[in-house]
Amino acid sequence: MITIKDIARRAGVSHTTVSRALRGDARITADTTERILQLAEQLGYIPNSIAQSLNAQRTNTIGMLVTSVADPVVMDFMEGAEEIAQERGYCIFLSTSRNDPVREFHIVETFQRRRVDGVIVVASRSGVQYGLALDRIQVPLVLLDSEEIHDSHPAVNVDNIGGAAVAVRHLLALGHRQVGYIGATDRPLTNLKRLAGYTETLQQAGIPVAPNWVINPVADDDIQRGRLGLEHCLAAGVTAIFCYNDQIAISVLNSCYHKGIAVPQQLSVAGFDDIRPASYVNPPLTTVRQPLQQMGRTGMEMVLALIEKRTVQNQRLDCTLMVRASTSTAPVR
Amino acid sequence: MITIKDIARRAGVSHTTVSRALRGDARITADTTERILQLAEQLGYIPNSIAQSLNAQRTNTIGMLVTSVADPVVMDFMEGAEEIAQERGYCIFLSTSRNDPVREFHIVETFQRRRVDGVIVVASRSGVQYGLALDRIQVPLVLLDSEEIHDSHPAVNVDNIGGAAVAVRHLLALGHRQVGYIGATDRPLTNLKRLAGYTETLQQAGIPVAPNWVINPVADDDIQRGRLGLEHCLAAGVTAIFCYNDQIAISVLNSCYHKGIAVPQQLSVAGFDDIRPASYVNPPLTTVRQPLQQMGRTGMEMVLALIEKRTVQNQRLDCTLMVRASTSTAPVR
DNA sequence: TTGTACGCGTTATCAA
DNA sequence: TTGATAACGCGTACAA
Repeated sequence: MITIKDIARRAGVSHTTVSRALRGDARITADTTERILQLAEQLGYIPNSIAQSLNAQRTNTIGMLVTSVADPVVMDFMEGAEEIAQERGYCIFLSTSRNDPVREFHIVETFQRRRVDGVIVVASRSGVQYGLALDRIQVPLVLLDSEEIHDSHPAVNVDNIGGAAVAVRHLLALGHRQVGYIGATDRPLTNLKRLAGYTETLQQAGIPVAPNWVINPVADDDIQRGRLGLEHCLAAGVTAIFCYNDQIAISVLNSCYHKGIAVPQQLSVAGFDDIRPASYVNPPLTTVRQPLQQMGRTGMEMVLALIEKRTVQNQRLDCTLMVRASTSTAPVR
Repeated sequence: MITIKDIARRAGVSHTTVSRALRGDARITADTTERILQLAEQLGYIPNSIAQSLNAQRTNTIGMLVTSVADPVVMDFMEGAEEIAQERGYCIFLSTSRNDPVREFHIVETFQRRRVDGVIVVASRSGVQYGLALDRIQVPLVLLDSEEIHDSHPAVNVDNIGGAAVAVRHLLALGHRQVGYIGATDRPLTNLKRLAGYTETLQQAGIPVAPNWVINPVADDDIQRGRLGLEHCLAAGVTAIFCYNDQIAISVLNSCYHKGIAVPQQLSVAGFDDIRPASYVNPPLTTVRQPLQQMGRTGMEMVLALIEKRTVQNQRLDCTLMVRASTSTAPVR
């Protein structure tokens, strides 16, 4: 691969002159600049940003650590983050932890070796489960939709309590008085918040939450959680179910379909996230929309701000209710 | 950030010794090695792989260029590719072209500046539309599910003709004699192959394809294509529709739902890809499964092979039919 | 306006 | 067993 020295030799100048000419330094004659540019083009010169990085002590690189790429929520985060990164001339290192804290730690270490300018950690739950592995990091780090006990790093989150509340208020407004909640235990803190929004809203409406309305199924994935949760809720006699997320809600819809339960006529179902499939399942899912792409953009903007030594504030974005066809007025008893 | 020289100074040795000790060189005394390792740990030393890369003339980095992250097909490609990369100690630079050939060219250029060891281009169609921008690249490049006129680069693809054929044979076996095809014009070559598989299969069964059975809707996205395509096919009087991909098929399912057309009782619908939502829409979609993650893994393995100067062969992977609930016996007329 | 010399952090070669 | 030195490709302070 050809370097500025090669060009310098061909042009009969020093590599310094070439370096300057290539970057349009005004001190170099228009003549020699022109000659050098042509030579560079001719030889197919491609600047070596590794060398530039070593020199400049920055790589224009962001490490993005996600639990899984094949998660519809993560997907939109990435879309948003990548958009901003590309705009600002940064490249993204993508790596997946598969929810393994050991792997997560290892990846952050790798990012640091590669001297990324900043890191975004998406949907991590290891802070709450395994302590503060991320605390020893020496570059700007932003948590995106992650669970942390301390405010050790700037974070972007949504208003989970408010989001849950608006969904439950919607169900109340439709006349439901027995409302179930299907939770997920793999994101304990977020689950607690959505549960809190659910509980508070019902209580404010003068409805005490019956213990058997709430279920946190013990299961490996959301499909299972939906199935198990539905069984439980049906036994509890609810007329509507608010689910921790869309994947669970969609699983509930499917189970209903197979059991011959008409949604929303016999049972209303609401989710959380507004992942893309939510709008094209049958019936289309009423859900709480997180501004996923916006969160990705905001997260990226925050790391970039930190890199530029600007101070940032934690961001808590608002959710909006998307009313679709999976919820309707409560059946008369 | 602390370097081997810092450690050397503290330890009273040369930086060379530190470098060796850190990498377990047998020539260094166990004593000093131990001392240096401790010092490194103490000071929080993190090796600088930028410097290592500059020296070694390789970065252990793969550039992955995709059209969009928020595409369920691409998502699985990435999942597979990332898995292999991580196994082999490579990091992935992720960048999106948004189907813009200019951007695509720019990104490949950026990858080369960053001295990636190899590049994977996913789902590109620019080869066929805009000539050979990728031909000037100076590092190993593998095309994954992309459309190229020439065999300028090693490629991983599926058997599109065979896949389409197996889907149509399935519909024929169910007794359908009027089968429609809804295509997509944004992937012209792939579309042609799937169309070919469809046409050949029908002809082999002695069924001439009526011109109005086939429609390539002029639209911006697959949702539109599904809607428009369905209208056309209904007018043509088909009893089953084979769609270019799952997104279109799912859109068809939705339109049917809204129009009160019972699937599969009145109309059978089949797709291509087997993206994740395919199994949880209602009714679950019969479709041709591409081994997406496997393709991602294979693509990554191919670049790595090229990097190691091994020769590789184009890969054409097989598809399998996933029979679900969106297809059944043809209605009696 | 151009060139010399040095530094970025690491590894490799050669000498001691 | 250890160290001095050069090299990777580039940018920059200083000198000419």
